[in-house]
Amino acid sequence: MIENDIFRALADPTRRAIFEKLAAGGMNASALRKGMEISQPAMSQHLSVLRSAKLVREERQGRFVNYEVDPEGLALIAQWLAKYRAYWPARIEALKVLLKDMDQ
Amino acid sequence: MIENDIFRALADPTRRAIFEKLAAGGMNASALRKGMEISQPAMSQHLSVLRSAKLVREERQGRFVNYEVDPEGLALIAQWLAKYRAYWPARIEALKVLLKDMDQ
DNA sequence: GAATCGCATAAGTGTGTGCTTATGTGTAGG
DNA sequence: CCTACACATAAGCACACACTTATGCGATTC
Repeated sequence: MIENDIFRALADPTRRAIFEKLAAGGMNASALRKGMEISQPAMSQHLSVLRSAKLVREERQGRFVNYEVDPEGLALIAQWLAKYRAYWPARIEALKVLLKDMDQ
Repeated sequence: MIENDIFRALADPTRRAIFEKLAAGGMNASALRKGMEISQPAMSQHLSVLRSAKLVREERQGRFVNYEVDPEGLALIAQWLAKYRAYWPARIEALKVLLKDMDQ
């Protein structure tokens, strides 16, 4: 179940940090490691987990592999979240900002 | 960090099932167990995790404890998701539905 | 007030997870 | 070619996690 992969992938703070970094712009695995105190195999493993969760996708470029955010994973989270919209009115004020951002 | 608690809480399929059940209407821990093949301590532990993630809140009623969805956790997920809205246009069609639901 | 009920907590156990070191695979360059 | 490079994979290990059984605790009921 992909839903499980997504939440499990995001459960790790290091992986969320990697994802956040990629959200600022695609880059390869080595560039991702800079300023992150993480070994090369660990980064590779994290990227593998993010990839199978559809949160990230790869694009081979010579001997580099460029990674970027995959919108599919984000959309799946949004869908999951939408199931519970019945409880959002209680927080509707805080979400008005989000609504406007999304509507642009 | 609460963000970590939330994603870690949702990483477990049993906990997501409990949350989904509560989303259909608040109930106590015993009622939640029905049709779920889960021991009483396990349920109690899962509810404890969901509680500290602000996904669920409790309300004592005599010797029962009524649980219900806490909108705060959902709102925090929405906020996290909003950070990556830049990648949503690629999936905007699928999200139009969500937008309309939220706008009601 | 003793027994029962609803739930929480403690302690122990098997499995999963994230890391490490070591090695493999494919590409680029001299 | 042969070396260096970017990355993936394998194997092993320490720790976290979800479960179990046992017990505690407050509220109800008789």
